[in-house]
Amino acid sequence: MSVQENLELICRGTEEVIKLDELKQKLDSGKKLKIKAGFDPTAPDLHVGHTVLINKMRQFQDLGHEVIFLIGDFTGMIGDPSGKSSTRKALTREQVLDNAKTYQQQIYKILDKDKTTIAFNSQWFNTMTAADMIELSAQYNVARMLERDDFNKRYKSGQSIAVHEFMYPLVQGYDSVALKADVELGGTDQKFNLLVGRHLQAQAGQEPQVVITVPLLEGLDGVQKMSKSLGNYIGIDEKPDVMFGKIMSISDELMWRYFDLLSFRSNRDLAALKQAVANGKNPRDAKFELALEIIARFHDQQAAETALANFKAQFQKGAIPEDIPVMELNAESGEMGIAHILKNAGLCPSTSEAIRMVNQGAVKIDGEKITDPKKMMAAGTQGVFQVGKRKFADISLK
RNA sequence: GGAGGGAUACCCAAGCGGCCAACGGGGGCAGACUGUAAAUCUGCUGUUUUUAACUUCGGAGGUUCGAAUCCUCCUCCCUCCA
Repeated sequence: MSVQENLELICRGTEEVIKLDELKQKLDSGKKLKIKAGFDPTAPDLHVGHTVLINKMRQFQDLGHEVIFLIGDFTGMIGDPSGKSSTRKALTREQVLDNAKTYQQQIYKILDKDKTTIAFNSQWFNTMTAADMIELSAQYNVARMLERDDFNKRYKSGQSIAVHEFMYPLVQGYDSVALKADVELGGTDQKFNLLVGRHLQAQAGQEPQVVITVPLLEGLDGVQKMSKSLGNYIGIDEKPDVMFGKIMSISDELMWRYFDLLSFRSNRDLAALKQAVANGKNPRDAKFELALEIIARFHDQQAAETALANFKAQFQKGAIPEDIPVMELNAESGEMGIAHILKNAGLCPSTSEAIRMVNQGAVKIDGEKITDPKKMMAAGTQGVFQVGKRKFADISLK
């Protein structure tokens, strides 16, 4: 690949590159670059939205550069000001190491272990004296600190800003000095901090790092950012079949976004795929390809193929999935109403809801639609109960 | 400190003594159509022992045969004056 192609790949899906010229120069130089990205030492529970950044790191790796996975164990003690309720509990050394281990398990599904350096910023901060710290804080001034968006808002509206919050960008920025980073990657919310890194490096006589920010990935709804609490996420530990279903449920528009940010396919490849769809290829099949790639990454190729086969069997032929919960319910009076069965099996949150589902024709037993919400099932009955398209349970009444 | 306005189900928002489990919109769920896409159409969207009952309209009391609706006190939010 030419430098130009490398550049286009790196820029794909990014929010901002500061500055593009510098990045080009660095790539041109042929030098092995140090790519830095910092992570909180809090317990990682990653979803694919988080992997956008890690994917970017991987792309650099593929181009032969050194990737530094920096765990902010020291920074974690300060607490990022972006969180409004800034009470973040201090982590013990053990917790940090534990979390670091979990991180590694997860990121090596994407990153090449041999080309990844793990670093902790306590390494250089623990040995810093108070005098060193004060000297560091002399490298920046309050006026510029107040340019940071959230500081600015809080300052103007008279909300409190604790002095130590000013230290966060400085500490993070100093990491770049300590590492002599050539490039730092981060989310858009990190832009200010990343820029402080540039400033501190320049002060230290280093060539300032290139700052690349990546956007927050939209969740399955295509509108709000992906997050566990909104329930619109794809967790990287989820089962292949679940992942497959979730990916298939996204809109076509969002699919291209996901391709840009989650796929390692080349720009040329993606352009060709887009062209094919424009020429009549079923977008569903393009989505299959996306799902296969993502699942293969977090599980393996075999699992991805199986998930595809299962998906086809279940949704295109209406088969019952294999991996469904099996349970026994106790019918004390010798029989149980359908609504209670559904509720007790956890297929519906309440009996009222279960009745509604039956009335709406959403309930099937062994593929047979149930229409009577008062239907009684005798003890000894066994069958696969289904609510809607995706909730199944194999239930036997005792 | 003074004067007003507000708090209604996941969110927005009607209702201002009985016809209110509470209009409408959003969201969500289900059905139809599809490609588990979008768009569209339809239905549902408090709970339960479901032709009925029970709990819900910021909180606590009160008036009334009957209150989300009226009265009293309390909490929180907003606007204006000082």
